[in-house]
Amino acid sequence: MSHPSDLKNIGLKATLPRLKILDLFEQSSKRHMTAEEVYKLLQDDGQDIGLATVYRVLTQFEQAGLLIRHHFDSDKAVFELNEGKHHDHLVCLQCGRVEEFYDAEIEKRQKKIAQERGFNIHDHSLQIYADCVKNACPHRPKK
Amino acid sequence: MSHPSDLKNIGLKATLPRLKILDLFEQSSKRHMTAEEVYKLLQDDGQDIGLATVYRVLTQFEQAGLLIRHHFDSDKAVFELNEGKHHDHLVCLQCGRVEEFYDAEIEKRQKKIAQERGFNIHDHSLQIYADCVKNACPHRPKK
DNA sequence: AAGCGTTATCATAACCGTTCTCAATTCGAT
DNA sequence: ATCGAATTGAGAACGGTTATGATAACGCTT
Repeated sequence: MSHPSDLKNIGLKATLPRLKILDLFEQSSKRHMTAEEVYKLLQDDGQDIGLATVYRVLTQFEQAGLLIRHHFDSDKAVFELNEGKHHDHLVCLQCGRVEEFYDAEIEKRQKKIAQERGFNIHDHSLQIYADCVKNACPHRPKK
Repeated sequence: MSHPSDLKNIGLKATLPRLKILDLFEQSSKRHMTAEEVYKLLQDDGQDIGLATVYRVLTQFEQAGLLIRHHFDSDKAVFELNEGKHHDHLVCLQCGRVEEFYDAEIEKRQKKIAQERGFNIHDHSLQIYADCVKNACPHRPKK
């Protein structure tokens, strides 16, 4: 259960909706969630929290650095808990499952590329889109 | 000037809107354009082509492999001519300028990562977001 | 614990990029 | 030139997200 001070520390009042949403990210088996999914999960849990509030809180958490917003391939944003360890994503095109990876060499070369061209790198976004054929992809071709 | 056969070869009738749009990508100094930008440029050129048509044609061209659609950071899609050479993008956060790059090592490591995890790689999307401080960025801090 | 200014919430309307609809037009094989 | 099929254009519809405005909760200060 997340603690009110988690929110106060980042300058947000510890309200029920915010605590519930933070909880959700800390407890849920789903690491990457859309606003809609968060909203539905809260409803299933009996929490009467409006969709607008979900969006607002997700944005606040993003600004506070608690969450990271990704776009992947679809038009919906997905959010994940920011645990401070940067990583990129491998997204299954069949089932939408997301695996995280980190490759120091790729990171290094990105820095080098930006530097060589006189760019001041802020950030990057790397997704690999693939089929998780050897894994437990529920949409794997049935043979 | 693009030739009607360019379109017929990919199974599309050689209509005026399609020819004009293809032209635009082949002639314009801007390599990456949103649907809106394409629409405006056509208007400036006196072409009375509806926004819906622009969207439709861009999608058709994408499906035919003539154009590539990117999403970068904003919510608007941008299109560029597909010249067959895969590359990734370096996007200036200040002025929106886009530079292209290709790094064989990065490509190689992505393949390796997907393979190691039993994924069948289809595709990837890599953008570096940065400020083009040393270049001619019109939004560069004024000192 | 009461009062009060601030901040958060809810429901709903607005927004914006994109896609759909459908009557009117254009294309191109005959 | 003709005719059927494909395409177009204007505007409505759509879907995710954000803004609005009225109400409620918070947390000081007394």
